[in-house]
Amino acid sequence: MGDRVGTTQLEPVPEPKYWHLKTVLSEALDSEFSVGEILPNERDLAARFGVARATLRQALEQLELEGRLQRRRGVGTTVAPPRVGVAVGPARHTWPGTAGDAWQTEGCATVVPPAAVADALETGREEEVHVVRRSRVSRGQPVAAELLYVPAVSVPDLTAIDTPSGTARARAVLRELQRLELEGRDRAVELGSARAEDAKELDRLPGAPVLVVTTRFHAEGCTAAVSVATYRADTCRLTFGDEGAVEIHDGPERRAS
Amino acid sequence: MGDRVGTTQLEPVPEPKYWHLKTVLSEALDSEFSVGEILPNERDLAARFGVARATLRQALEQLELEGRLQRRRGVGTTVAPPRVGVAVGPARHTWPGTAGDAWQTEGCATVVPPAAVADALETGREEEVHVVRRSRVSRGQPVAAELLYVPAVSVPDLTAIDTPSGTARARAVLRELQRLELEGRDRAVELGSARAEDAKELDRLPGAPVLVVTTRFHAEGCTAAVSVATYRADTCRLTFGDEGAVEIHDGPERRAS
DNA sequence: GAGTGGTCTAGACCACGCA
DNA sequence: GCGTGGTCTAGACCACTCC
Repeated sequence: MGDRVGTTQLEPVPEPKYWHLKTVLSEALDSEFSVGEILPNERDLAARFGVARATLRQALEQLELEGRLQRRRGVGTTVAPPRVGVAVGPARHTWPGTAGDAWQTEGCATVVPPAAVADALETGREEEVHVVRRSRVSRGQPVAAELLYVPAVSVPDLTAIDTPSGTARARAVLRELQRLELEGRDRAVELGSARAEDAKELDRLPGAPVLVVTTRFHAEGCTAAVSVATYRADTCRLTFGDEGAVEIHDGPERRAS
Repeated sequence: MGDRVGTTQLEPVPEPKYWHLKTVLSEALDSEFSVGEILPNERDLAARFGVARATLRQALEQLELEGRLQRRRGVGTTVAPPRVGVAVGPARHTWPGTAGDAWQTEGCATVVPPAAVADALETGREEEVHVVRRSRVSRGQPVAAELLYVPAVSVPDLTAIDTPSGTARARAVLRELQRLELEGRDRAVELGSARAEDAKELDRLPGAPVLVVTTRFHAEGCTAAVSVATYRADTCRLTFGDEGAVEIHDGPERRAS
């Protein structure tokens, strides 16, 4: 206990030290550690491998990116559980907020959306739209934060009168949206880094790697709403089911004792 | 020209320097630079902002991760074009290698797959399977590398006799696979880092961030094949179309002059 | 207050692309 | 051979968590 990573002197190889280090650590994690265990601190680990702390950190960063480790300031570095499978695919042809989807409604505001969103919505770049904030929790951990942009024309019956801000208004927007007939949907997934806000909600530092899922909802021949959902890239595996397929919500593989 | 990023002294803020730096650079990229332009080198930039080179690099790394910059050793740092939209979604119910899909077949070998793949295929952990290598190019750039694992039971008529290795054999495997009736498919997307091999094919350094798309193909009641496709995360946006949706293969937004 | 990870510095040398 | 980004070092201090 505590010496299982050894004091391996890295032999001089042409391969970068941090890369070799990552491989060595990765194998040690597979064979010698179990989920949740805490590793020795960075200064000790660096000393054991005879490298500078910055070099060790480069290796740890990669392992964290791959979802193998979890680091928390003031606490330490622990072995991460396998990534959580998060279903984003199936539930074809339903609006957000439909009964029993995985999201929790948090609030609503009125903002001028980012240019990219405004273009997708075909609203003017200065035009304000409703934005519903929602969050998604899995295994007790927050895994995603969503901003759902809904232009006023998509929810015509939602008058300014007595729509209190906050979750009540958010629910009103979702309810009105669901009255439209959903004609189609398309999605894109890309890598991003967490904005300060999202980072806070996801319990990560700003700039943490995230998977950004952008969904456009089509109704009445145009884009009725756009959702931008930000998933923690370190802990999530996004799953897209298909009819006839057996959904796997969890990673059964990996990790010996 | 050459001085557009200014010599802005960063005022002392509680926010990390590299974060502020990233914001400043990001805005400069939006307003002052155009795609393909090369930035001043790292030593100069660091000096202008009055920070250490390592700090500047932290900001550049983030911007590269977000697909805003492209850096190449021995060459320099250039402004990246908007991410390429790569369709991975639609084409429902077709096997890989079907006429006119986006992939180019490169070769075939016989290997013991990684444990995770073996589990998905329900083959033994030591059992060898066919693996077809394919690559995908978009706008003249390699964007993805794929390994398609096919157990022998899925291609029973492919006898060992006269199956030359290389692309001929790869095509034979794909052809045999297409004779099965495809019952379903499911996908998962997660963040990974490029293995040395993939990195080479994608023209990146090992460890570069990639989006890993794992697809399981179901036929005859079991998993007939598993594809592991590795997309460059910096340059790609994965698109998942839906019937009734207008596919967008390219990012029309962003970037002024 | 002790211990952790996060930020930052000011250097050095290496690997690569190109002229 | 020169200029680029990539790796690495040995320090320092800060922000946070927990006792």
